[in-house]
Formats: sequence, structure tokens, C-alpha cells
Amino acid sequence: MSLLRDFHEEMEMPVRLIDIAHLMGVSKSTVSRALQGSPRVKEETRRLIMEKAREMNYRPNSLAKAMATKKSGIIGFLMYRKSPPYVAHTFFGPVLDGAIAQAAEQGYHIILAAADDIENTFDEYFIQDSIDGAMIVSFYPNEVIKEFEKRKIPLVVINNVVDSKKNTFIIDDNYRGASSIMEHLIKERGHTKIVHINEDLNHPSFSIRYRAYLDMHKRYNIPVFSEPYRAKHTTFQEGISMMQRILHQRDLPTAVFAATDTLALGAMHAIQQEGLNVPKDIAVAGYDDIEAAAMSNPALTTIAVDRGEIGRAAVQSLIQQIADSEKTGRIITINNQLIIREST
Amino acid sequence: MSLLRDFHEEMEMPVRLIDIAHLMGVSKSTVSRALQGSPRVKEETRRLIMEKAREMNYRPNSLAKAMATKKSGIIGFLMYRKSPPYVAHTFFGPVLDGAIAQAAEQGYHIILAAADDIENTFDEYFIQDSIDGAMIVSFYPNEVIKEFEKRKIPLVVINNVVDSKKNTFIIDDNYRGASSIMEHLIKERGHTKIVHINEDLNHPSFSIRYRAYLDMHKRYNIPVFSEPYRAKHTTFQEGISMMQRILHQRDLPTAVFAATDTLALGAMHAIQQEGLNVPKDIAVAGYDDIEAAAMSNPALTTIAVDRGEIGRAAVQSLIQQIADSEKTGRIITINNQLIIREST
DNA sequence: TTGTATGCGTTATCAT
DNA sequence: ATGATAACGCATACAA
Repeated sequence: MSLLRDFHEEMEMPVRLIDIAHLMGVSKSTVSRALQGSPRVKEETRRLIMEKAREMNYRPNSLAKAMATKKSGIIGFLMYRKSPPYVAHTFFGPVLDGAIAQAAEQGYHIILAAADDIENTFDEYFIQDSIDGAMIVSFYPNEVIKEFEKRKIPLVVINNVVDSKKNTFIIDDNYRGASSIMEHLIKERGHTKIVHINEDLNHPSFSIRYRAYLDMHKRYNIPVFSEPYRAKHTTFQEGISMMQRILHQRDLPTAVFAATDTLALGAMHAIQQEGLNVPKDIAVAGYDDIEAAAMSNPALTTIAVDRGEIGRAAVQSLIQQIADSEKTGRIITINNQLIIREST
Repeated sequence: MSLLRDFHEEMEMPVRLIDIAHLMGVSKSTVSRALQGSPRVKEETRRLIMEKAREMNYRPNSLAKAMATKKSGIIGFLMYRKSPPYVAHTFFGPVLDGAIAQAAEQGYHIILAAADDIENTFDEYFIQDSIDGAMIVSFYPNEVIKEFEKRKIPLVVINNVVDSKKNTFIIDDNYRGASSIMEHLIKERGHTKIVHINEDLNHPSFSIRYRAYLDMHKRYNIPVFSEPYRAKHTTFQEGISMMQRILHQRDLPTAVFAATDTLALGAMHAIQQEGLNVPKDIAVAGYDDIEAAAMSNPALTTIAVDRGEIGRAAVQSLIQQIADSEKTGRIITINNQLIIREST
């Protein structure tokens, strides 16, 4: 009789619904109902069952539950990269932290996946039918996003917006952030020779920051000092390299607006290596407010993006979409804040 | 007949084993065997089935597979904390990155969980029977570790060792790292007045670093300058506070060895605020080689711990334990390296 | 070499 | 108010 556990085994097995049912002399249906608060069970019965379940330390098997309900309670956190840093990335990490907190609060779990092309995304690297939804943080090609729509997997896209009816997009207000940095530099500090260091101008966030850079020149009627300097990656070393190139020009800027803190920190380093003072000779501003920004010397002026809030909003929106599949997507903007420190 | 899919539905359902079976006129067992390379199927049949599966873009449902095999292919990454930073933590993040890479390589997935007490760990915060094993990174109470053993869940513990037969422990060689920092300070730089800033001396990693600090004094026959300064947390602010207290003593040290880079960076900041020079007046060394350590001014001398390697080793060992449940636990030591930069 | 039947632990449907 | 039973999609022991 397979329903009777083999008690010769020394190892204690997890308690199942049917174990409780047997001990209580009821069917597993009743136990199931009692435990999930269905009204279709006598209060007295429920009380006894819950007591027993508690006593036996019963925990439902989440896999079986997922099978039956077609909901796993798992959210995929996707990073479109083929090598680290994944979560150690200064942006992804805090976003994921917010997501973890929010997910836990709503009884969801987060599973990680890194893939660098469409194939991988929906192949062995990915828990196909086991996630209720996904959030993607890095810069995915549009086709990937479309593919999610096709497969009807609820999706939240962070820091990127493409044409889509169903998906939700969460973005930091890059235009507002970059504008306030520029206004601080121009209006409060009187700079007119500001150079911009950027990375991939195809990335929406970065192109918007650059646009704000240009627009603020127009608004305050000052000529653009130079073409933007484009780093290959947004790394400390690249920040150094870019700044060294800038320092070799005859006409030096009085301020640098880097599209990320990491680049800004590199730039600052290069300036100081040259024996120049930050901010007296050249002011430096970044964007993101990464941990190192507050610990640098001088401490870096930057835009604080509430990355945790981005993660929380993403999970919240995702769970809404999971609950109501008819819900249409939308664009959620997260605020940011100018943090004036010592570098400007 | 329930086996026939309702084709009135516009939405395309995922392909199942039985769908392929029907189209091929065989049973789903044969399809299952063919797909997983069982020898119990004619080569010709297998070829046809695999072709069809490929054509229909079949992907096994991982939940169902997990139910049937009792293996989910999911590894839990546990952090014993009740608030962020979780993965944004300067140590956990890179460890997780290594784990992600290694897990992907071996066809596993990683699910995240944060809990701050035993209850939570095995309660709603945790995918009970859905993980094949777990790795824990922060400083868990021993009871939690024992509980895993009791439940026969393969476990790898990082940076902490307790008495246990089954579990595997992965540790950075703290003694070696801290000793090399101290020898650098004493032998190469000639310091004799070295103060130590630490956090929780109950944490194995930290207590070992402190022990090395003491031992090196003995070995080089110099008196210990002072009691260690104990920060409440390992934060930049606490580093500043501790250093300020140190700077208020009449007798100043000529070097500071902080148990973490974050504390060291704070200490450096406090020293510079006081108008003193690092390293001329007071040298500063940290431990961990976090990202900010290379970007500080002056750049921080520290111990580089290959945190990615820790994560990779953890996953590798975990998967071995999962495959061979008889395997006994062991202790794996990861090497580290002295990085001499400008702060000493 | 292939098919049939059963189990995995739930939830959900249909009886009673 | 409760029980019996069928899904969920796969793997596998047992038959043929």
C-alpha cells in the first residue's frame, strides 16, 4: 500500500497533506480546504486540522502546489550579460535588493538568470514554465522583449522603453536628473566649459542624459564645449583614459559631467594625477550615487537614483500583472535627487 | 477527451511530451526516453523524435520534471539579514556572481532568500522542498546549520566553520591574509604602532584576522599598541567614528589595519579631514579589495579575496554533494593576495 | 524496442 | 460539510 509511509527508513520525510488526513480520519481534500481557509469546511474541523498541521510542522510542497495552480511564486531576474559583474554591478545589485525585499513581502521568490542572447534566454539558461513573470535589468535587444510578449509571460523592463502594449517599463527620470546636474554646474557654479563623458549613446538612459546636457546648453544660451567623450565601458579605467585624452587638449574644460559615477571617479583620479585640484581646477559630477561616490576624496557630486525603489516597483507591478493578466502595461518613472558634495 | 488540446484557444500553449507522442504515433514514454538519451529506443525512432521536438521547440516543464525526479536543479542562496544590503553587499555580491556563473555552467539555477531567524529560514521565506541544496553566506547561528543537516539538505557554508560531518565549509584564508598585511606594515614599512579596527569579534573571519594581528606582534617582538577598536557595523561612517576616537588619543599610531575596506576607507577619510596625510602620517590598510578600494585617493592597500572563486567553489561542491549524498563534508580554503597600493 | 500504469503532492471539480 | 477523483507534465518500474 503506497500511501503508507515506509517507517523502516530512518530519515524523516516531509509531512504531506495525506499524512495529516490519515491521522485525522478525513480526506486530503478537507485538509487542503481547511488549510487554505476555504469556507467549505466546518470551523471545528478546521481548528483541529490547523492544530495538527502546526504540530506536525506541515509545509506545503511548493513544487506540487505550483503544478496544480500553474503559479510558482517565482519571479525571474534577468541580466543580459555573458560575464560578471552580474549582481555585483553597481546598478543591478541595489535594484535586486529592492526586488528581494518586495518579493519577500508579497510571498514571492526571485530566481536569477544571466544570458547573452535570445537563444539562451529561452533555452537551458532559463526556467521556462516555472516563473510567473520576469524583470529584466540590462539593455536587452527588443526582440527579447517581444518574445516575452509572444509567450505571454508578464514582464517588467527596467531602464529601457520600447513600443509594447502589455509590458511595464520602469525608468529613472534621466532627463530630470541630468538636467539638474547641468543646472547646478551652470547656474550655481557658473561653469560654461563643460565636457561630457558617456558610454553607449544607443542606450536610452545614456542618450537621454546626453540630450539633457545639450538642452541645458541651449536653455542657458552657452555653446557646447566639445563633442562627448565616449568610453568603451563604464569602468574606472575608462574614466581615467577618457579624462587623460581631455587633459591633452589645448583648451581645458572647467567641469566634467560623466554619465556614471564610475567614469566620474576615474576622471577625478586622472585630474588629480595631473596635479590639478578637484573642484578648483576642474569640477567633476557623476550619476547614480554608487557606494564609492560618498567615500571618494573629494566626495562626488552626483544624482542619487533610488535603485532599491526601482526594484520594489518592478516586483510590485509584476505581481499586479500576474494577478490580472488583462492589465495593460505602463511606464513608471522613479524620482531621483541631486546630491551636492565636494567635487563641484 | 482531455488529452486533446482545445484549439479554440488563440493562445499557443507550450508543447508537451504527449503532444509530440501523438504527432509521432508513439507513447510519451518513448518520447521521454528518446529525449533523455536512453539506450532503450531505436536510433531511427530517436532521430525522428528529436527532430520533431526541435521543430516544435519543445522544452520540458521544469516543475513537472522536478516533481518526478525529486530534483529541481535549483540552489538556494541564503543571506541571514533582515534588511538590505543583501546582494549589494560588497562581499555577498561578488560571491553570488561566481555562484551564478558556475551554476549556469552546470545547468543549475539560483534562487534568493533572506531571513533573519530560524523560523523564517524554514518558513514562508523559503522554498522548502524545492531546492536541491543551499549555500549560506552571512553569519548564521549554528542552529540553522544543524537544522539543514537534520533535514538532509546539502549545504555549503561560507566564511564560517562549525562542527559538522556533512556540510562543506568554504573560507577565505583569513589568517594568511591578515598576517601578510601585518608583515607588510611591520617588515616592509617599519611600523610598530599599529592600531586595529574591527567589527564583531565573534565572527570567525574577524576574530581570525585579529588573532593574526596579535600573533604578528609576537613574531616580530613588538608590543601591541592598543586594544582593538570595535565598530558597531562595518560601514564608512563607523570607520570615520572609530578613527576619530583614535585621533583623540594622546599617542597616535603610525598605521591602521582595518578588518574591512569599508572601515579602512572611513578611517582614511577621518585622517584626511584632520589635515593629516595618508600614508605619510598614518598608513591605512584594509581587507577585501572591494571596488571602491582601487578608486579611493590614495588607493587602498588591502587583501584581495577572490570572492567569485568562493561562489564558484561553493556551487561546485554543492552539486557534488547533491549527486553523491554519501559524500562527507570538508573545508575548502580559498587563497588571497596582498595588494599594495598607495595608502601604506 | 515499445507501451501501460503509477507516482510525485498539490488543487479543483464533481458528487454525495 | 465532506469525499472521491481527475488533472498538472514528467519519469520510471513493470509488461509485453
